[in-house]
Amino acid sequence: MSLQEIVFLSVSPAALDGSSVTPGLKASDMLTSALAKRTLESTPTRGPDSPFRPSGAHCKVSTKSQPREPGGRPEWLGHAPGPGRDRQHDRVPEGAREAEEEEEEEQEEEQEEEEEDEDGGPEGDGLPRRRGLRRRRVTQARWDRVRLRRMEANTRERNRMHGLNHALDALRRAVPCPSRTQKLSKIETLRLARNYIWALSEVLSAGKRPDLLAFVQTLCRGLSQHTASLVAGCLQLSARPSGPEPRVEAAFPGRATFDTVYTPYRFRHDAGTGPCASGGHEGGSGVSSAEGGGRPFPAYSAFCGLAATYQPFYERASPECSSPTCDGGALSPPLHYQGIFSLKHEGPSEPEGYSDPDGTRCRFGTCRCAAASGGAALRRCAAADAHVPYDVQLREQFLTAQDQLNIVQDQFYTAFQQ
DNA sequence: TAGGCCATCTGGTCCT
DNA sequence: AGGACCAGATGGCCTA
Repeated sequence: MSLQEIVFLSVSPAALDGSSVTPGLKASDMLTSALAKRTLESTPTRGPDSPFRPSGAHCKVSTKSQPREPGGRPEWLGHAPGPGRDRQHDRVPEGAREAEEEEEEEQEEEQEEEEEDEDGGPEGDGLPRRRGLRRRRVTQARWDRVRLRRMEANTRERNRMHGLNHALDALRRAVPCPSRTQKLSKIETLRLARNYIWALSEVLSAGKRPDLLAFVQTLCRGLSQHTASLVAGCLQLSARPSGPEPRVEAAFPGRATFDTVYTPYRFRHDAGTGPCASGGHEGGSGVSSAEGGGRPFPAYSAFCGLAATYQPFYERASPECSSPTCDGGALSPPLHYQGIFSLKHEGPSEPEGYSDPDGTRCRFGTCRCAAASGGAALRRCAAADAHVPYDVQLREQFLTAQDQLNIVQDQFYTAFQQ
């Protein structure tokens, strides 16, 4: 097929006026559909040479239910399409073509029925034709429609999965491990998100100052060792001295250790003004926030602000994430704080590209919670709406932060080595 | 090279 | 009837 034909088939009049263009349908999908219509009859529909197999690395042919003939049409679809059939009616309006196909199909069926009657049976073996349920002939037109529906369903399914993956990407950016170099797997993302919700909920419900080690441990419950190490690395705690994750100094060269722990991701948009922006870390604000990469981490920062006003806590049990009970959702984190706050995401359902009018990102409502709680630090948290970066505020609250960090790191080493 | 992860295809089921 | 959703199957890619 020439390029001109492809373009012609892709940009049909219906597509131009938008009447039959599926929102979100990529050009490649339209092209695939067009190719399907165009090549239904003259080429194999299965196997490695099939034009229905979309280009790319991930092209699979299922043999789940029915055995497939390599390079040919499946047996269950009936006889193979005849070669050389005129396909000019592809350009006929859809309704007219459908009617034409129906008529053609009926005629074919009638003809086949007559032939069978003359032969004495479908197989032409001279025996009387069987009564009762008779397998309906799969005609060319019907097979075409089946194929077309199948391809459309494939496209929808593909788009659906893409949407699911986009949502998962948004979730990845919301959890405290927004690494690009080592993307969390789907299952690990879900687990980490669950742990994260739990940990934040614990902070809010306990009303006490959280212990960073406990917080990280909660985050890492049920995660693979690799992911736990990654999370710890993102929080600037080296899970293992020999682990692959960069240590604090490597991740944020030149930045104070305390800052990197308590404010893992910058919460302002003055890209390039701080050491974080030049560190090459995924959390740096050198990347456009609208693009989604390099998101700051407001929830955690706000959590730190909230935490600063309270005493150590975490006597309560954390989710045993490795247990089926937890995986099954039997445990549920506390969702409300003083009847005001809910961890449920507020505002637009899709956090993608969302930002407050002043550009400050606040996706989880933690700021609102902080404002409602009345504490000084919480009010300062709410002051993020006034362009005050969290890390600047929080720094005042941890006078011996470096010492504390050293203790926490030691605890973390010990915990992971056990 | 085995195993994990992923994208895709596919048929079945349910819902509108 | 058609779309959404689901789960199984499959093969490619990547890493330990």
